[in-house]
Amino acid sequence: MNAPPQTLSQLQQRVDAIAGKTLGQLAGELGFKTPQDLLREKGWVGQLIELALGASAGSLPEPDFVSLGVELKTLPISQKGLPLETTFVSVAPLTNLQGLTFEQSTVYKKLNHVLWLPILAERDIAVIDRVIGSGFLWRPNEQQFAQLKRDWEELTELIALGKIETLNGHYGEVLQLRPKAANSQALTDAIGPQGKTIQTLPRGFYLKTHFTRQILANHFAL
DNA sequence: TTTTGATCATTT
DNA sequence: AAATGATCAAAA
Repeated sequence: MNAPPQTLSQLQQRVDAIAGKTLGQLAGELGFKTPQDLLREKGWVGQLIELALGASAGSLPEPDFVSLGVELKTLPISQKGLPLETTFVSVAPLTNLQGLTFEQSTVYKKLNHVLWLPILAERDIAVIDRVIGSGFLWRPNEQQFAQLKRDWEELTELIALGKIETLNGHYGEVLQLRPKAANSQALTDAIGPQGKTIQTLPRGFYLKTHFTRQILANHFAL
């Protein structure tokens, strides 16, 4: 079960095989101990699903399914099927941005082909009882691509102009920039107001929930 | 320290 | 309630 899937259909078969199971059941089968809550193990669900589907383990800067070029994203949803959280995409480069295009960006590379795996994850449901939903493969359509590109270009330009400190999660229609760090004291290099290097909080690109909500709606309406 | 995996918790 | 900001753990 943990060898990488060779084809997209084989990957889909594995996804279908775990749909409907609870996290507790799957964890038991794989020898994982289910935590009481995710307070200190926020990435636990993602790690569990990666192992179950045969994603290349580790924190390597590569797609989860290297040979297929597919990125796995678990997506916590409510009883109504709506996303409960924004979706982290990638760390935002804050320096050496000259000449970088959307098509070359980490955002595009990650989102070009995604396996969405919804998890019924209301906070009042114990982790062990949360149910795995029907995962599906997705690629951005023309409109989604355009929205992502527009936001990425706007945010990246502001970063390049040294306005990183003026940015917050409000910017962007579907893609936003927010802290992505161990804590609020973490620092990394960035471009300052006068074009000089400054130290600032590391940021990441996140998909807003209304964007992922549409992805789910488009898929399950069919 | 950075990249992987994200959710928690406070503010609006 | 939704949005924004803060935070946790493992691996390299």
